[in-house]
Amino acid sequence: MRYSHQREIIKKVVYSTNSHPTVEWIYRKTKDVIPKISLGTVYRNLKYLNDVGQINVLNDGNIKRYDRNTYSHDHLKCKKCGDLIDIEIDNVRLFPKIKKQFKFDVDDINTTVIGTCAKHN
Amino acid sequence: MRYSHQREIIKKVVYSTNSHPTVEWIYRKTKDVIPKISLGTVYRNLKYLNDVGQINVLNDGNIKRYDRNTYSHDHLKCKKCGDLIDIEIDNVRLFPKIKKQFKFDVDDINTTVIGTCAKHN
DNA sequence: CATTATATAGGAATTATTACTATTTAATTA
DNA sequence: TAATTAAATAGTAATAATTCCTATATAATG
Repeated sequence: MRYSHQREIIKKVVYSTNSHPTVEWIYRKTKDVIPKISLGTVYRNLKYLNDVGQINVLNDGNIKRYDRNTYSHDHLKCKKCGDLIDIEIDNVRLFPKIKKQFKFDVDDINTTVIGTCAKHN
Repeated sequence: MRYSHQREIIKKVVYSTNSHPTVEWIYRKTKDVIPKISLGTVYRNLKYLNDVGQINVLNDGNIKRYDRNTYSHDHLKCKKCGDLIDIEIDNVRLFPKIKKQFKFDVDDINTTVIGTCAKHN
């Protein structure tokens, strides 16, 4: 993959937050640095960065969010404000159980906890 | 809510499978019974049936899937064939931990296990 | 510096979903 | 049972998120 200034900036933008930004947010922030950047470029590079494991994609309802945290982790999802908060649940002990019970080769386990965050209860 | 023939059939179609059908699939199956049904009617009724707790919606990537299983449960997602298989993981013991550690009021915990199903390994 | 191959900008196309509106139909009443 | 009314439907238009397309620009190479 050839170097591109656009990709560098997009990556920096994603790495600048842990708030699981949407494409729209990343696009706007990147535009501050490269006003002529196009949305397609943002999508293409986010896809690439995910493919090579430099960022993570997650589906929040029907939209994609991007995450600098590529380490397997879990989320608290607040139904009041929509915030997505990173947590880590030790799921590894489930791997052999699932393998045995369902003959299912486990790569990863992702858990989302739905509820109300500290700010809204 | 007033009775509607369309809604009855849509509900039956969802209840006829445990394969987590998409709107497209439900639409086609319902069309076999009511050829003139419109896609909007399918969406509207699926939304209603979910609101009153008769079915469940889940987001699989960027598309919605519907599920007759309204009891809180978890899934195995096969990356080879895309199949979504129902399982139950006892998550309840995590509720108090999460409440205490993050001051987060837990409603529900959903886990998706990514890997390869028995048919494809 | 010239060549080449790849990435970009900008816009069109696609996909999933929601919104709108005239018509139809279930429920209620006379 | 027929008339009335309010809500649901069919069909279509609109929207939102994402992907695709292509002429132009740019990074890499010799």
